[in-house]
Amino acid sequence: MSRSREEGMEERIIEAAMAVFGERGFQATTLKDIAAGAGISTGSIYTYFHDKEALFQAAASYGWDRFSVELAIIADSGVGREERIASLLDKGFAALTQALPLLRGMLFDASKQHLVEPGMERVIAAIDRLLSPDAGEGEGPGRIFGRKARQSLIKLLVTGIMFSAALGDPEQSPEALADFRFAVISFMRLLESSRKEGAVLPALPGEQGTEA
Amino acid sequence: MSRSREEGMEERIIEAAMAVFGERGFQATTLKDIAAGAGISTGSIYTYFHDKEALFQAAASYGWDRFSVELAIIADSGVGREERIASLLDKGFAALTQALPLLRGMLFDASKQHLVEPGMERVIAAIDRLLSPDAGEGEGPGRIFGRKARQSLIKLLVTGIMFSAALGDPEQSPEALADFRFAVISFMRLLESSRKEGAVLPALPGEQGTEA
Amino acid sequence: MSRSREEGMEERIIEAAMAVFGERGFQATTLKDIAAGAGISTGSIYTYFHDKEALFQAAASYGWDRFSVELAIIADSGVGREERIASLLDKGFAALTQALPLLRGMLFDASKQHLVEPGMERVIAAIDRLLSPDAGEGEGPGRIFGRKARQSLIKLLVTGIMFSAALGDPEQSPEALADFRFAVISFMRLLESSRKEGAVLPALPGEQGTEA
Amino acid sequence: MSRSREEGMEERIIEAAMAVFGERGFQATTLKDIAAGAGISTGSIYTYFHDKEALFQAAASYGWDRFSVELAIIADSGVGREERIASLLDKGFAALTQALPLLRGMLFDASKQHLVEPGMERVIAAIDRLLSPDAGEGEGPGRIFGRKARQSLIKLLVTGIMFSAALGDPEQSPEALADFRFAVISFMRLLESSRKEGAVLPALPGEQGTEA
DNA sequence: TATGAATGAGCGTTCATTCAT
DNA sequence: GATGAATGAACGCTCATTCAT
Repeated sequence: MSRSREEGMEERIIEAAMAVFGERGFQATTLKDIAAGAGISTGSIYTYFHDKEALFQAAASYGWDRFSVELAIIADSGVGREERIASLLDKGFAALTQALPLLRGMLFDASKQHLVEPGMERVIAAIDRLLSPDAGEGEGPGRIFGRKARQSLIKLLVTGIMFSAALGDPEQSPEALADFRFAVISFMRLLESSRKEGAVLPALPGEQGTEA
Repeated sequence: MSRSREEGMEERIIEAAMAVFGERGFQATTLKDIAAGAGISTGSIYTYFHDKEALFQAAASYGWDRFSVELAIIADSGVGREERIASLLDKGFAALTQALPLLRGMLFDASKQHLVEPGMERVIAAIDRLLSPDAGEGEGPGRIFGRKARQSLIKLLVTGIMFSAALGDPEQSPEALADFRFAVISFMRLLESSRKEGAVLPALPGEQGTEA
Repeated sequence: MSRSREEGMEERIIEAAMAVFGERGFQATTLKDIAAGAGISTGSIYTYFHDKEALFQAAASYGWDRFSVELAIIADSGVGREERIASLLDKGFAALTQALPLLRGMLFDASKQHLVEPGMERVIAAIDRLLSPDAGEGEGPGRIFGRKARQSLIKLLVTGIMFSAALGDPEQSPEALADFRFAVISFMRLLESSRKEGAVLPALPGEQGTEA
Repeated sequence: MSRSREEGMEERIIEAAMAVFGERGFQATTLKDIAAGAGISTGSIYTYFHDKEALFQAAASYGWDRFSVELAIIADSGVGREERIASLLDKGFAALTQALPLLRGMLFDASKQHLVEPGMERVIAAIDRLLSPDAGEGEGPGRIFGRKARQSLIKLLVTGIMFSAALGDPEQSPEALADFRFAVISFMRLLESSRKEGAVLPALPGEQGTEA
């Protein structure tokens, strides 16, 4: 019983922490602010978290896990390839828009503390599943994309989108996100085109032996 | 005469600042550390820079301008398309490798202070020039890529590469960079393929009206 | 419960502040000194006062309000004109003697921050009440003193006494105060004399039209 | 020769010091400001003055001596008692108006350092000479004023005027000075009246034995 | 002598953390 | 467990003073 009260409290603190960290970033946030947000005293935070850093990690993991799981679910849901892609584009960017306030304040410090990687891999894997050619198809020599290159590209694009969005002028984020969305669609069309035509392209300069 | 204002002092402080900021980030860096690194007293920093923020901006601009100009020059140099692409890939990633220690500590704060944008645009423009289809070719309706989408994609990839590199485990950065390099090559091959074949692709779901 | 906010702590800090400010003045006083005087840590001061200036104002107001109210009460107390004047002279200078240590260090800065004016006006008004001629008497044309001139004179004398006392050699302040006291008595006798005789005096040179 | 250049420089520094100290006060004034005002380097100040305090004392004495001598001369000049009083009132307040900017910034610190006393005594003596009854007249027992009481009153009024003026709102100083002037005139009329009539007044309460 | 860059002690202030209640 | 007053180390910054030139 006391345990359940504890857990509720922990979550309350985390929610308050996300709100304040998200708005101000790690350094500019004071525990007093978070305590006020959670409706408790500063000292009480130490009952649930060892120190400010631990609280930040808990909040960042909590928020980022939620976000990345949501993205993964989105990428995996829907029947039929096209419907799933449509779903990822629509709901993914919607989720990103929602998460933006948090990303602005927490993405950098969370990244530095390697709290982002697990969720990032989950997201990449989900998107990769969505984009990967059907089994048995086109995996022979001469394919433009190996799995690894595709995954790297996905990672770069996802990373690029998140940081660009987190850094951009809040006033302009809808436009910026629309641009990114359009860029991603173009990228996907390119991918689809090459997939459907099984295109085999000549080597580019500087390309020797870069994939093991 | 006074102790002559050493010509190199400002630069010496900037070098020390880059070293410490790069290692610790803005907040965690103390002026005492920088002064020690430059072999001077804390107060002397204020002879050359108005405050900590100004020093950071000077250091960030110094490093980032150098880096982005270098990238732009690389992208623009070389005769023939292929040679230029090869040069960008080889020298660009080499430059990135060199810049990594700085990026790790300064990219985030520099980005937040909008010190990165001008250089970023310079780099995007240079790469765009490199990748843009030859004049008069393939700009008709049905082209997979408009200029804007291509530039957005470049921005996302460059941003993704820089932040991924800055955040990754320093021990593993050579491997990570090699992966990114390979991903970029794949992306370029894809682009080249679509460019050469003038492919026209069917619309993807969720694509309506995203580019004016 | 927390370490209970000691009721007397704020006052304790103010007392310590008055002691140190009084001895050294605003600028030369460090919060470390005050904290030591109050037997607390520097940081604790900020639990009770927003900053050094706020603490100074609190201390100055505390002391000066007490002093000016005391003076006003003295001036107003006693039955009969003569008794009240005697009371003001005796107790007023006694109060001044007590306040001297504070005045030495705080009068200047407090004056600059306009913390002295309200109390000063209170004191002037009280003395003015004491010295003003009885109703209906001597207010016709030819009176030596208008209300305004009398109040100005009172202000100049009170100001002169306080600053002279605050600036004088502490060793000699009893003698100096006795001199001032005698001067004030002489001034009052002069005033009484003119009051009782309803003297009308010829204009002095340079006197034209100075009172509206 | 080098001596004369030195002396000119010393005066130049003092003039600059008065300007800056007068505007900002001792603490808020930096030697850099003074050096800039004098058109020399900060280090050079130390060729002529031992430290900041010494420079302040030099500047305060220089300014205050000039002012107090001017006042004394004014008080002593003119033929005939009335003309001299008129001169003191007119030119004295004019001199005060001129000196106000300096007084605002320097009076307090100068007073604390006892730089004001000698000049003050010179001024008091001069005014006293002006106001004292002609030799052989009215010095017997029963005179309202002894010399000492008169001098004390003069001191209190002069001190009161200077500090009130220095502390008052600069915007309103003309009005304030006019009030003080009128108060002084009233006071003098009072004095004249008692002088001419040789008034003898009854003792006030609390008056016993205050003048040796 | 003159210069002004270099010095570095010292300040006010913040805030994560502790702990008496 | 909960509280929040108390703590005190640590920071950025200033500026009188020094001294190499």
